Order: sequence, then C-alpha cells, then structure tokens
Amino acid sequence: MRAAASVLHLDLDAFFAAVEQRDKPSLRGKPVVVGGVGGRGVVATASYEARKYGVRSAMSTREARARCPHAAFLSGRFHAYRATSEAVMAVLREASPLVEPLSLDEAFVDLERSDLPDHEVPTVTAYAQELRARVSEVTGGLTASVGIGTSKFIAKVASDLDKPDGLVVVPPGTELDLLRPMHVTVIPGVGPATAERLRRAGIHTVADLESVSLEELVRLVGRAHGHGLHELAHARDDRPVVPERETKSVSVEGTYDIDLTDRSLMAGLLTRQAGEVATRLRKAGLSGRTVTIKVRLHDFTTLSRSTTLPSPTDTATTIARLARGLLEGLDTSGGVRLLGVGVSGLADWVQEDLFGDADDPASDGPASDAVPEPAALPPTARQRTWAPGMDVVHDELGAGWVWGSGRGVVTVRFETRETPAGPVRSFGVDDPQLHRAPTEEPAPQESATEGTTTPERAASERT
DNA sequence: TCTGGGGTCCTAGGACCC
DNA sequence: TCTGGGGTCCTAGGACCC
Repeated sequence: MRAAASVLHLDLDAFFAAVEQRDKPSLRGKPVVVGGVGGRGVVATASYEARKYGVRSAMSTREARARCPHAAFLSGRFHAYRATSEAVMAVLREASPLVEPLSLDEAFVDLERSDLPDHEVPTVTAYAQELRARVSEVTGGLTASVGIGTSKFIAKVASDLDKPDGLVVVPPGTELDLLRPMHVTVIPGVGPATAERLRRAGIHTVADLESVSLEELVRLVGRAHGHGLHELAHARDDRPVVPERETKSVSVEGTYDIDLTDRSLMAGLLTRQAGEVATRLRKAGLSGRTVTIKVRLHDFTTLSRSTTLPSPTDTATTIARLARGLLEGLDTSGGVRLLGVGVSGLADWVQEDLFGDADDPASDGPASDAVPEPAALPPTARQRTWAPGMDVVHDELGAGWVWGSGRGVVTVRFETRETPAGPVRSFGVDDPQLHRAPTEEPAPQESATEGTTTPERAASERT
C-alpha cells in the first residue's frame, strides 16, 4: 500500500453493449444484450436498460430472453470491441507508461509514473476527469468508471462504487473505513465457494475477516489463499502494476447446442480445434509441450486429460493426434456438451521437429488432417474445407448445422425466394455424404431481433 | 434444454531422484 | 533392512476472474 492514491482503475461501462449502441443508433436507449445467442449461450454484457429487467452477465441467454424479451440479442463483434479497446489503452498509455490491461474493458494505470506534480486527492481527481473526457472523445462517447486509491485492490473497489460514469478517489488512510462494512465478496478471489466457507465460519464482512487470525484463515481456505485474504482484509496490497504478462496457455473450446454422442464427430471437432490452437500459437511465436483436452459431459461434470511431450510443438497434426488419443480413454456414452483443446508449458521458441512424431506417447490414430485452402466464394454460396466433424455454416440471414465424415471441399448454397409470405430461405450441400440441419441461432453477425429467418422456416425449405 | 470462452493460480497425490 | 526427508515434474480437478 502506497502513501499516496496513485493507482487508477478504469472500467468501461457495459462495454460490448455500449459499442453496439454507439454503432447502431436505433439501439440507443434500448435494452441490448451481447453474448451467446445459441441454445446454451450466456450473457456477456447487458446494457443498463436491460439490467433494469434483471438481466446480468453470466446469466443464460434463455433466462435473459424470458426477463427481457424485447431486448436486442447480439452475438458480438469482437473486432469492433478490440479496436475501441486499443484506442482507450492508447489514451491511458499517454497518461503513464505503466498500464496493465485486465481485459478489453478494464485496466490499471500507475500514476506514480505519470508527469503529475503530486498525487494529492485534488490533483488525481482533476486528472482522472480529464482522462475520462479523453476516453469519451476517442471512443465516440463511451463512458468509463474510474477508481483511484493507494493500491490495486482499493482502486478496483473504488471504480465499482459509482457506476456508470463515475469517479471515486479513496483518500489515503481511509481504506479500512471503506472496506470494513463491505461483504467479503468485494475481495478479489472470494467467489461463491470461498464466501460459503467463510459464511459457515460466521465471517460475512471484511471487518469479520479482519479479526480472524492468519492461522485460522489458512485452515479455512488453504495456504496461498489464506495469506492473500489476510493481507487484503487489512487493506495491505503491494501488487505492482505490470504492463505485460507472459502467456501461459492457449486453448479453444466449444459448447454444442446438442449433446454429442458420435465419437468420430468428437474426433473431428478436436481436430479442428487443434488446428485453431496451432494457428494461434504460431501467430504468437509460441509452442508448448503439454496438450490438454477438456470434456464437459451432459451432466456438467468436467474432465480433463493431458499429456506432455519431450519437446514443444506448434503443429496442428501433432496436437490433434494427441487430443484424439486422450479422448479415447474417456467414456462419453452419456453425451458431451463441451469439447476443448489447449496447449500449455509454453516456450517462446519454436524448434524444428527433430524427432518427427516418433516420440509421441500417442502415435496411433490417423494423422492426415491437412486442410486445403477454400476457393473464392460465389455470392450465393459458402465453400468450406471439410474435415470430419460438425460446423455451423451461415450467410447474412441464416445458419444451419452441417456435419459428416467426408473430407475435402464442400459447397453450401443459400437461396432466398420472395413469396407472398415474405422471403424464404433455403440451403443445401453438394455432397451427399454430408447432412444438414437448421440451428436455433441466426447468423452470428446478426441481431436476433433483426433476423428475417426463423429456424422453422429454414428447416422446412431445402434445395 | 439452467450453467460461454479464454485465461490464471492453487492443491494434492504419485513418481522419481538424491 | 528400515526409516526419512526434500525437491521437481506431472496429472487432475477446482476456484476464480472478466
């Protein structure tokens, strides 16, 4: 904890929803929900208009629809969020070279490294107001909530106190007065499980926590967590603002609207995910030794299996083969709702594949999952390279599942016919080995409230 | 038809080495 | 032959965060 209030935390208000409202004037002043729009989607961000109806982050989209049926449900445009986020981070970096982004919409700024004459409360307050104005300027009117305090913990708590569009400075020396009446869940790291353990021990507020001895706390929640909680409960926090963190793992996962039971389908999906992981590893100049798969069963029990190579890889075929091998040891007969592949144990160097695949612990199974480049797209079709598996294929207006065990390039054709009842959508595939079915979701880039195609209509029509 | 996706960190047990 | 630590690496699961 510092002597001066020189740690700033900035949080963009309802960020994803705010970007959508900025870019689509028709959404301003209306409830907007950004998140997964499929059958098993959850809410990432709800605009303040939607929050009035009880819509919250992490709530299932199904429930959000029930609470606020007239909201616009959007699946998100991450390139727009990233671009806006980068503009904000650039503003913060003008203020201080020490900026630590926590996510697209949040960052810490170390004001000790700014050119402020001092860090007295009036000085940092005026400075933060300037910063908020700059953020609004470069983002086309987005608002941010800011907290300033003597540590990361206090700054973060402060930014939460006056949302949205607020600014709170916690004067040095008043930290415990602020924290003591608050519920233990204000402390980062205290989630539902820890809160429940503490509750059973009669600990509800930070003041309660403050009076618990370190030994008791370690007994309750474990060594590392206990020490951390003990410090934060006394408002002691010396964590520095660190601008860059090393990546520890890279992973891709997906939850499917319908539980998977077909093992070859699962193998195909893992293969595709492995390809995405490999691509991202290479882009980042990374490779890793440990390949992990994640499998969530129909009843939500989550399993992981991992294997470690003698040397790092960034090769799609190797990651895919290991992932498929790990799946083989699992009983998935009850159905699988989520599959994922990750690589950890990262090295920032890429080594030539000196040993070929001979050293792989799981060198059985097919290795050919090379994927050809897709051809140029005709206007009414989407051409997809195909590995065994399942995929959502979409154009601007509709979407459908396509799955199969064939390989190669498949063309999916979309047609719109005008009828007295309105436009009718259809789609078909040119490979008899592939099957198709409509999904419950509209095309990912479309708002559900603006879609013109119902799943039923898509299902009833085919070429 | 409750419950995303991409991460981080911690714990605990077993293998193995000295 | 029995007793014993400590340290490191690996695996699996869980809590948490945004």
